[in-house]
Amino acid sequence: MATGRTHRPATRSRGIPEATVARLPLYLRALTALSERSVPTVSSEELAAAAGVNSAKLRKDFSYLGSYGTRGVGYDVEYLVYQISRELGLTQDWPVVIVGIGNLGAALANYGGFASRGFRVAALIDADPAMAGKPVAGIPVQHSDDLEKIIQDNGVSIGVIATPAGAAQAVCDRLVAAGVTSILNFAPTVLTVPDGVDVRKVDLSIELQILAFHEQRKAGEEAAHSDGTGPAAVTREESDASADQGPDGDVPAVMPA
Amino acid sequence: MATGRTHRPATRSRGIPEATVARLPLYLRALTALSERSVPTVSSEELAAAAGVNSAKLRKDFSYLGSYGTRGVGYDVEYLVYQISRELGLTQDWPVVIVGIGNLGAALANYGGFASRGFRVAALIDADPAMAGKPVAGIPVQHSDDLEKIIQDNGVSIGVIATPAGAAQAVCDRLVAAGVTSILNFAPTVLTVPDGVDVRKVDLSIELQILAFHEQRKAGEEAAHSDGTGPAAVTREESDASADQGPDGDVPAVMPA
DNA sequence: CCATCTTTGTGCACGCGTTCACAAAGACAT
DNA sequence: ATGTCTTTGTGAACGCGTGCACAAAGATGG
Repeated sequence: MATGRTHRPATRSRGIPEATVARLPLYLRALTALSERSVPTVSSEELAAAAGVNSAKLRKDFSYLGSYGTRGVGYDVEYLVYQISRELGLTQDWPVVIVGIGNLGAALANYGGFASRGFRVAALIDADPAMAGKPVAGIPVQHSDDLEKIIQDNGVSIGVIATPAGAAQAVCDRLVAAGVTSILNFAPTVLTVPDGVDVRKVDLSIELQILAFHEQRKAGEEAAHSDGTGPAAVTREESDASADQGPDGDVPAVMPA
Repeated sequence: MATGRTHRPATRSRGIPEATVARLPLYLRALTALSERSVPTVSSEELAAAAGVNSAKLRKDFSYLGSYGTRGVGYDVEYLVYQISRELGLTQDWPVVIVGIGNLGAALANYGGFASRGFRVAALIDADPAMAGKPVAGIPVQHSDDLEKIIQDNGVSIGVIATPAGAAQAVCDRLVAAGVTSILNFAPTVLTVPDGVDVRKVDLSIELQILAFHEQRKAGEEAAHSDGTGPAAVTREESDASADQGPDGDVPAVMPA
């Protein structure tokens, strides 16, 4: 998973465990697919398979929301879609601003999955004056000088940061000061925020490194009981591994340099 | 966190807990920054603050790697950078292919943070014949017909999927059959893979939904002991929340529709 | 060489998350 | 109405992850 929550000591918000909340969107997606195929009901076993989780876990997750199933039958798909949507707050309209309209910011702005989930791109903001007014995904980019006004005028409470790492904390501070209380951070930096503000981060670089770890382990085990030539084992010189790597990416894990 | 591992029942690979592995890249980033500032040593307290974690947790994490610190002094920055890099397998060269060169795929291809971590974009692959030969980030896009040959010729073991959801499983199957054993999935689908293959997923839509949940909770609590007007509480009609949402995004959470 | 001070490395306890296994609940047939 | 069969909802056990608190280790100064 390319995510990792920052802060928040796993507070059980209103009785629903954090781990369960993180899986609800997964269930919702599977249920939406079933709904489109006009499937009326689904068992915990089937739905769990579709979502890629253990069926007991799924049942326990749902039990935190209430008793929405029928024993001997399963769950009503439409009803469950509604209940989960409501629980996640997707029956509300959530205006979102994206700050930093580089390659990634543009990709995010173009994402069509926002609207269908109650998320609406209220504004695109960039620090580059040359970008101002230029439409991206049909929305004109606004200059960051107007950040506070944009947040307040649109009642934005969720901000997406897709700026270079160097600018992220400053942008974050301004977003928070202007009233944003939830932040999705794509910049490769640890953001510091006051209590009451949620930060989630997405970092491709970290995900790849985790994969590399397991990949190395697999190659090592394989080499242990066969020959030693790994798949692409062009081992780099080991003694200067730390010396030759450039500055830590100053841009989000997904932006061009 | 925009990430979530799929599969893998938290196997303690070679004694290093999964949770620790997930934090190593974080430490590495903080250490690299210190290294650039020519800081020779750092205490667990300082480094923990920079990485945004508890210092006891950091020390315990490092203890799984070995005793690399000096009591009364701290950790040697350069040495630790090297040890973590080696542990994560970043002293190797990891050729990576990106499949699906849409808006997101292009953003990934342009990401400069690859090379500095031992990752090298070996090829860009897309199913659209019109894309073939067109250079993206200086690398010519190749047609997916040649996928297997590209994987094998380059000894690729890590694949990135940035295709629409509908194509993801098929692409995944072909990647795995061709020898890929680690996959980073940006498509909003649950991928099924054989044992021995690692999948990590990045899903913006899920991250936003998790933020929305907490945001709603915060607004609710606030309303409970003040007035009822939330920040942007334009509540949508509740009865048809499930009916009016379009088909589940058939494209990665970050691609244009 | 000894005392003091700093910082690591870790034993221990606690809590969350996962999974098993089963009793309770309801559908359905007769 | 009664019995059977399916599937939910959950009690309980277990294991992992976290954080406290402290002993061990080493640096530093006299």
